[in-house]
Amino acid sequence: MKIGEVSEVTGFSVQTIRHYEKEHLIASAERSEGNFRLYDEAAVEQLLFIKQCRSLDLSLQEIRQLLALNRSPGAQCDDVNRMMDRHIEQVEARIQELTKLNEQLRMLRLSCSNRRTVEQCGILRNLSATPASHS
Amino acid sequence: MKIGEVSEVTGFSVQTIRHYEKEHLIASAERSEGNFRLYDEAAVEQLLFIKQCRSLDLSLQEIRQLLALNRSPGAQCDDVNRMMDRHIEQVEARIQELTKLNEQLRMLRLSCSNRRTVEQCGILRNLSATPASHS
DNA sequence: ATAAACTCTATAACAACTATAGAGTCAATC
DNA sequence: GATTGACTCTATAGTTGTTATAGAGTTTAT
Repeated sequence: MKIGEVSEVTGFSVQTIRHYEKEHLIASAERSEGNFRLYDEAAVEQLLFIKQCRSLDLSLQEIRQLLALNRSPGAQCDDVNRMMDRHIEQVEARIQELTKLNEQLRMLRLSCSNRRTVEQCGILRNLSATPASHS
Repeated sequence: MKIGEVSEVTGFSVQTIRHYEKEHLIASAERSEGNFRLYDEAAVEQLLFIKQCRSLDLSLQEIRQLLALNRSPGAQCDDVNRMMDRHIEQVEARIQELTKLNEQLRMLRLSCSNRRTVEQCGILRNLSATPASHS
């Protein structure tokens, strides 16, 4: 299988697959006589694994760790669990942040209706106001 | 005021302030004899405005637009409102995404407890399984 | 023989910073 | 007057995960 076919099967772009090779997320592919990369089923499997992880927003670094663990099947999987827990924490923290942000944005948005001039724009006026100090 | 003082007052790092100058979010600062940047109150105000915007996750590009609008006080502020609406939409879409992600992560996390070997790890096994096709 | 479609490498761009190196400036102390 | 320390300057590279580009080579079909 050449890289274009692998791209179609996995949904990764051709450049992304080459990028993953450079970043050692997948092994360097064998080459054809004309120096084209050649892939087998195992490589495709690994890319699909990576695809799954990326869809969960795991970083390439985290995926590298998972792949390494996957290669040492006797190891305890506490490490996997710790990583997942940390990742879940991060996602939840980000949701909290964005939820708070959303409230502020909606509040700010209420302070202006259309057909006003910028001079009277509540949004801009609020953004210019010095925020309450947190000391 | 030299850049270090402005950094303390605004909470931006020194490099970030210089970065904003290069990106034309603030005007090029006057220089002292020894070529140090010198800032006045107006510059600090503008940086605080930018700080407010950044705390709302507005992009530098969006902030540039707001600053431009702020400079033409006679203009209608429909543009400001449109931008805010679009931004709010984006934030809400991201919250939705992350919420869905969080459910999936928690589900996955349940599939493994500690003290198993990686071979039996439910997380890794689930990640390796071919996902249901969406065709 | 040639064209179309593919692949190769290397490099730059994106966003919004952060970090580093190497040099210059300024104020205070010995 | 020389030196020290704290500050500042510019220019450049690194971060993350791609995407885009240029210029060249390969393969397949006509």
